[in-house]
Amino acid sequence: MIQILHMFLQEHIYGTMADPDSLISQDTFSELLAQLNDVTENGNFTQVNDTTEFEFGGNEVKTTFQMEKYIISGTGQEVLGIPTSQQQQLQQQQLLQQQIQVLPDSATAAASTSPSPYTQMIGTQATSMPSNTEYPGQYGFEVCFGKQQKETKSTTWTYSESLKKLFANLASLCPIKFRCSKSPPPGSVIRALPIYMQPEHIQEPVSRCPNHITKEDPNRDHKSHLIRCENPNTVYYTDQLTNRESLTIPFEEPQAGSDTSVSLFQFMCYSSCVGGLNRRPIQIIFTLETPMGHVIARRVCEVRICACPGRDRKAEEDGATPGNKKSNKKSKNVRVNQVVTTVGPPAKKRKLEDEEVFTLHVRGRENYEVLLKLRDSLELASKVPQPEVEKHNRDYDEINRRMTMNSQLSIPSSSQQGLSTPTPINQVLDRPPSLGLDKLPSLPGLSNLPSIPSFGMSQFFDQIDGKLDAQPAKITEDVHRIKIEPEVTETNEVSSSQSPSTSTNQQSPPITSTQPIDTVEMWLKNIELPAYIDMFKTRGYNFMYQLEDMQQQDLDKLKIGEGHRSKIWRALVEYKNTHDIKGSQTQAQGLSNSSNASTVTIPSQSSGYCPGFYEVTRYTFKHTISLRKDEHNYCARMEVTEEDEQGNVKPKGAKMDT
Amino acid sequence: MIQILHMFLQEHIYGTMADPDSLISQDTFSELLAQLNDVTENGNFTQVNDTTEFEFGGNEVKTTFQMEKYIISGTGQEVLGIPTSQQQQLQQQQLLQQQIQVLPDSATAAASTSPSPYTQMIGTQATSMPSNTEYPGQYGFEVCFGKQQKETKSTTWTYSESLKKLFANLASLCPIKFRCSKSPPPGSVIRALPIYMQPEHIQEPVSRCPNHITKEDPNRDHKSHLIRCENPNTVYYTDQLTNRESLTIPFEEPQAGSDTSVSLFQFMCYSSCVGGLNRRPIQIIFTLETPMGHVIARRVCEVRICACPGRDRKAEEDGATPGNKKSNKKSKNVRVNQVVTTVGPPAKKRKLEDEEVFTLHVRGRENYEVLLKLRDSLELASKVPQPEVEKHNRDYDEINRRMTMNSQLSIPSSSQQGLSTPTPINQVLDRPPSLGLDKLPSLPGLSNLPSIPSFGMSQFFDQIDGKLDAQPAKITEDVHRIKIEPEVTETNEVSSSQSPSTSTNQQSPPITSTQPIDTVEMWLKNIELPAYIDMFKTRGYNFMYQLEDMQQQDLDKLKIGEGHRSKIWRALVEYKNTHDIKGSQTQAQGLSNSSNASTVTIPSQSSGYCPGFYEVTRYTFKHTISLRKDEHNYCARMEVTEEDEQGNVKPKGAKMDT
DNA sequence: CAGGCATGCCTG
DNA sequence: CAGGCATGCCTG
Ligand SMILES: [Zn+2]
Ligand SMILES: [Zn+2]
Repeated sequence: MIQILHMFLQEHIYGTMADPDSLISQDTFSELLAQLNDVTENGNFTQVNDTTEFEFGGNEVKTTFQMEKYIISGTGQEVLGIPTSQQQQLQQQQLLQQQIQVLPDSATAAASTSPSPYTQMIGTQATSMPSNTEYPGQYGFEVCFGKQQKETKSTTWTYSESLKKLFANLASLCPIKFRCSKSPPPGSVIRALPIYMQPEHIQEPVSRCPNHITKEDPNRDHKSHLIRCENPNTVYYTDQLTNRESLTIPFEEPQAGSDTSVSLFQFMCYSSCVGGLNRRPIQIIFTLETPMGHVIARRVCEVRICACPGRDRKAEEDGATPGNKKSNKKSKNVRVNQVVTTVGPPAKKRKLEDEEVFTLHVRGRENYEVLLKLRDSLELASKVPQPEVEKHNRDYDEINRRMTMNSQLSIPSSSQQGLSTPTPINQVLDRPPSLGLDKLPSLPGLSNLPSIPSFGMSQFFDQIDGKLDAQPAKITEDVHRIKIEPEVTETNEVSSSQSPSTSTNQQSPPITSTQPIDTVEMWLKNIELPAYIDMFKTRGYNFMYQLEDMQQQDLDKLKIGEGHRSKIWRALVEYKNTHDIKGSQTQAQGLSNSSNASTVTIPSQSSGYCPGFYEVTRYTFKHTISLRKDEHNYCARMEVTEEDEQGNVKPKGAKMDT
Repeated sequence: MIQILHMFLQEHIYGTMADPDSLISQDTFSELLAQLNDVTENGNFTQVNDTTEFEFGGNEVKTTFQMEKYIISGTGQEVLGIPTSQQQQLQQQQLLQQQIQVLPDSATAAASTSPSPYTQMIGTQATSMPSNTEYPGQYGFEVCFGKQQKETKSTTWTYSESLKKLFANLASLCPIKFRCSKSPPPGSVIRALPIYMQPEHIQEPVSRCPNHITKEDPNRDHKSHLIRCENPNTVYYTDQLTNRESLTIPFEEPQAGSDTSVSLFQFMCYSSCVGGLNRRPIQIIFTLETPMGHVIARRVCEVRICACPGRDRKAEEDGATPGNKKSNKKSKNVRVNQVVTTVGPPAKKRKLEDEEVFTLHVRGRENYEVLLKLRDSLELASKVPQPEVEKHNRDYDEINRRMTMNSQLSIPSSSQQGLSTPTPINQVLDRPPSLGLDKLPSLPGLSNLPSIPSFGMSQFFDQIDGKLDAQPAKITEDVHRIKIEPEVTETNEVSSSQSPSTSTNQQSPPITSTQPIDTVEMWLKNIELPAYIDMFKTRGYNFMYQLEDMQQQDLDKLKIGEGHRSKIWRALVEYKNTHDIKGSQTQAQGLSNSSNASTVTIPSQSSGYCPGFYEVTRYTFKHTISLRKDEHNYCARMEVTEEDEQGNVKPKGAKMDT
């Protein structure tokens, strides 16, 4: 974790925040850490070997230092087990995940024997958070909406220019116009992908609610897709890795006399659908992509699917201007959206409502996008309601408890240090940092609120006698000082076979068959339907575990005749019943069969070794603080702090700027 | 249909309405007919051979006379194919269906070669409409609710004595108390079954919504059950025929010092759950049953599952008294409930709100219950919103269209009569009847509402020059005059084998296997798991088509080891894929294998003969009238009409009694 | 936990 | 289709 942070800081924060006016504050720093937590929750690792945990502080302020070990894969590609010949199609499928190429060298690193597995984790995070940055690109890609017919309360759809938001009725046909100032490469497509706008949900794929899926015509394809398009060339995608559902339509040059080409879109759930969108605002990300799957432009549009688009549009437009409660809530979304659209040289900004805005200059689009996303996440994360935060914490406590149960301390120094003075933290935090929590300013209208207790934080950092220079450069150096070595308790040298069909002499997991059938190829041969091997491979299904979540309707989408299809389905049901394909042993086994690594030496603690996989020790620095919401709001703001100048933490409420 | 009506009238209306003050009015009469429509929508028949239809009237008033032919089974038991040795368990499972033993001789009739198949249809109707009549029985069974802890808006549950309605929060633990004034037979159980109160939904089983089912812990049993009980001896049931879900708990004598025994119930969906209850009010029917499954007492309680029980209770209690719109709606439910609870010698009643109440004396509980149900249905049917009615009609038009497509007129007289003077109706309706629609009284507060057009009705009955004596005795005689003979176009003499395993020499439907596997027994032998034959039989699964809707979780409930269970499941999936077990041929074949009928001569029009099945011609007299809601409310009331005295129809609005 | 919003849907 | 209810849920 710290190493992730290190790389993160090195690559982005250090590299982009050289402007001394734009120092990252400690609270933002700690929020960065919290953000990265999510990496492990959607990551690629298959095994947790070890966990240890330190905990400091009391009820209100709690800091944990936790170390976990995972087996993760070297690259995303290898986790999927897709050979390089499939790369192109993979690009098509994974384009959503390449949008933040945080560390473009991760692919090469994976081929070496000592790659940095953390790079992948960041890649994974990018995977679950598609970029929503507006980016007209060199072809001047634009999305626009015509004037709707009527402005009644229950019009089928209406677009608010001021809100940059589309309001549409359930399943209504909504004409969306596309245009490029310059013709994109022939064969370019427009992809429409829905995402949740709120950071606490952004990683969750957007799908229809069970009610609507269940009641959908069973013969229909893509029942679970929220977005549909009437365009006859629409292609529906479901990302195998993230389960995100999207569609593409060909980019078409406007007809003669028109400057846009129009397609009719439908949204198949209400934004309020319980068990689905559940009142969470969504955006549609329209990406213009080359035939090879490269994103060359991106446009974003918030969408609300509701029963009364006219009414709700009016309410939001009205509510955004008056200074009442409603506006508070509404303006959040609006601001998020506006923020996303401020691409290009950012101009100096003045106050927006009661929040002062600072300017951050960023060099390079790539870094800019990363920071943009993080900025949004930081700001929005503060809006997570307290119960949600507490649940998150409880979940973590539970996870920690479980993981600690079957593990011992495995970092050499830690067990000696005991709970009070953990060396790694001590090394990183050379200076008592301000997490921004001890100097909570009282906002204008909030000064009468009870202030949070501040015990714990300063004491804690005093206690470990650390010192953290808020200069990013310094942080990086400090981080460099602790080089985390994955602990090696056992070394296995294995040779994986190149062909899946010759992998019988490997140590098999205890499954019923004498010859383990891990690959789709073997399985299809086994059920005497080898003719479909290519079809499965083309879709990226190489290993049986990839079929684990395949449903009958997924199978129906393949162009297989009824008889064979049902045979395949039955065989799959049988396979699932007899194989625990979720088991890490089987999965690792299956994966190892296709990795191109020939002979690697990898550290391993359990018997579950596998080439192409690397053991990783994750260090989690978790700082949990119970805050009242209003204060939380404020703390999470990305602001310039001054504790570096002053050398110590200001008392809370001392620094105010509004 | 007319014969059904005949029997209905003979058995119940005639038998119980001898009091000349309690004549059935023509609108009630026609509503009776409409009610019986439902028989065919959930019935047991497997084949429709023939349909013909007459239609009269214009847009607002439409009368259709439709004749359809079905193959239905002689008895419900035989449709299920359950041998008599299973009777006892069947009773347990079907107790919900026996509550209206309209014609208790139907079981014996089935054994003869010329049973009246119509009896079964009424039985079927009872199946889908469990009785909700309060019936303390000889043991004085009572259900009651303690005082809830608090009366706040969001209290977990609250019971309104005035509304006789329980308001409960989702999944809250709701203590329900049971008591008997006299100890019931040892081993008696209390069953809780939810039903929709509205007649248009009463036949739909009450289950949880897809959202809640989907999000339920996958390891949990009975995910789809709306009602749960914390009682450790709770047994959950899903009726194989109706899919109704219920549970039973043992009846327990109160602990010392207490006069009731308490169990904690939970309701697992909101009454408002989309895709589930969907804002439809429900009742819980508590039946006290002997160990043999005989219902010996019944109590009914309306339940509303909502987020704010306190608020909603208050709103309903308040809304029930003032005379505003709200009260109009609320009072319906209240009235329905109160109506149901008026068991015992009915006392003369005066006005209830703005509706006059008449008294009907009924001899015998059985008849009383039938009439009670019909009365409720009649009154409630009027509350079906107009779009629903229109949809119903459209559905029927579609059904009729489909059925007419592959059929010719088969009733001898009908094709000669043409569309204007259908003989059967003419014979039944010897006298111009008043359907109560031409003499709509204007209710006190409604006199300023536009009155419905009355054209069509009187003219129609004048035209056919009929004459209907409102004396039930006379009706019965009239009905007797038309004896409907099922048309015999072909006669097949078949002999069914006694044992399913020796049925190989029968003419097989075109299924893939050379030896058709229709019975669970054969199938289990075939997949080499004959050990489970008894287990399946015990649960009433005798034929493969009965397993058609079995899901993996159903299978999981059987006490079968993991290995065998998954083998059975896979085999079942395979079976379903290779057999069209829904096909009537297969089903009929499967059924015929177990019927005890030896050699019967049955009329048949298609090749789908089968012993134990009888061809039935159904005559549907459907009279559709478009009404404004307020008037509709009134029309459907069971009232005493006087047109028999006056000899013709009164002009609308001429008769008013408030 | 009371007040009140949010939002699908019903009514006229 | 506008007005307004119904009802889960959010806010203070
Ligand atoms: Zn939905
Ligand atoms: Zn539900």
